[in-house]
Amino acid sequence: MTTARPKPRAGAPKSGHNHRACIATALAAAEKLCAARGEQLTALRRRVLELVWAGHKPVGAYQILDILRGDGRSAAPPTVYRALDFLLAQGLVHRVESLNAFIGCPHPGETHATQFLICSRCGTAVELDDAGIDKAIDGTAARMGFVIAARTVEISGTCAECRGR
Amino acid sequence: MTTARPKPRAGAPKSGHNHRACIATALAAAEKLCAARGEQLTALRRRVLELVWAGHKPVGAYQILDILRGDGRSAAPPTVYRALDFLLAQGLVHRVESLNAFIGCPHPGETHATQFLICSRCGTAVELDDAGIDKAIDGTAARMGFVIAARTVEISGTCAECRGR
DNA sequence: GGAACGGCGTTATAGTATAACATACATGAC
DNA sequence: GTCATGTATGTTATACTATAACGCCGTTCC
Ligand SMILES: [Zn+2]
Ligand SMILES: [Zn+2]
Ligand SMILES: [Zn+2]
Ligand SMILES: [Zn+2]
Repeated sequence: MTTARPKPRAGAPKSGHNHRACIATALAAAEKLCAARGEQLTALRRRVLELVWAGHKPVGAYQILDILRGDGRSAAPPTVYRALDFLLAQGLVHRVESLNAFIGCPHPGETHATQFLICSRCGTAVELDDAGIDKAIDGTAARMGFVIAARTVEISGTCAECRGR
Repeated sequence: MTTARPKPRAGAPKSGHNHRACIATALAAAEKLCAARGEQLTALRRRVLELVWAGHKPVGAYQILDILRGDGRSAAPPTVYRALDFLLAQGLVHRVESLNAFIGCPHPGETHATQFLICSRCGTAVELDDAGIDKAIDGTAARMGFVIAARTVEISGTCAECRGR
């Protein structure tokens, strides 16, 4: 029962937004995607995805682990890393290399470019889908005879909201 | 006594190149830069820089540590991390986030864009200085009202040489 | 039933990075 | 001269991140 609303493809989350809706949308999309692929979004995996979506800030594996333990559930590092590996493989979350942390993908199942703007003041990371940046990278890589397998584009700085203050 | 030769700003190192020259050039440039800035390129820092330049592959802090210990020198993790922190602050090395490793900068002291093409087959990382990529990122960040402080652009894939095989 | 598989529990360990305190030495003030 | 200061390094301990290896359990398929 998700409300129909346009997905922000590169919008910063409004500070006053209803984040429950973000979570609900993400979980519903994950259920749908896994069902379509014949993959099992188990209770554990679903819970980990929910925790990754706790906010719009990248979350560390051990933060997730602490919360799982708080749930009363038995959990150890492999518990959370295995769930994260699954979610990464399904494209439901991304890994933020420069923070050793994970964040939910706002448009899983769709082909998209992936860049992050990471605010070092408030911790928010916004996923961009900027084809122009990828294109610039493609061109240079091609000129070097380099075949791209994966891209990491993570820009840190100060977001508009924090700058306003 | 460095040989005068053009610095490759974005060229992959030739497989048969004289790497001793790369190291010598890098060390000479570091000496010069530190002298100009009144910073101390101590024997330890110089040695760590030399080790980072052992090849054109990013090097892990604990690899460096092992070699330092092999030197007969007393060394612990802070030994190498402090040296690396200094070299990073001086712009003599870069950190490769996606590998948790470090690589020498081929043109320290010059303002430059920094992107890496990382071959997952041979491990070589080439530093690019592509203003076009940075420009694409600048434009998008500006549109989002985001003020950039640092950029991480790391592309992994297969280099031309490995692809040829 | 039994083999094969996937998901998860559990224990141990590997790999990366920093905190905190001690020592050594150079420089400049007095 | 010696005292205070600052910087580099030594040393010990610990925190943080990630994976290896083994075992259990439930489902599916024969
Ligand atoms: Zn995404
Ligand atoms: Zn912010
Ligand atoms: Zn550089
Ligand atoms: Zn290669």
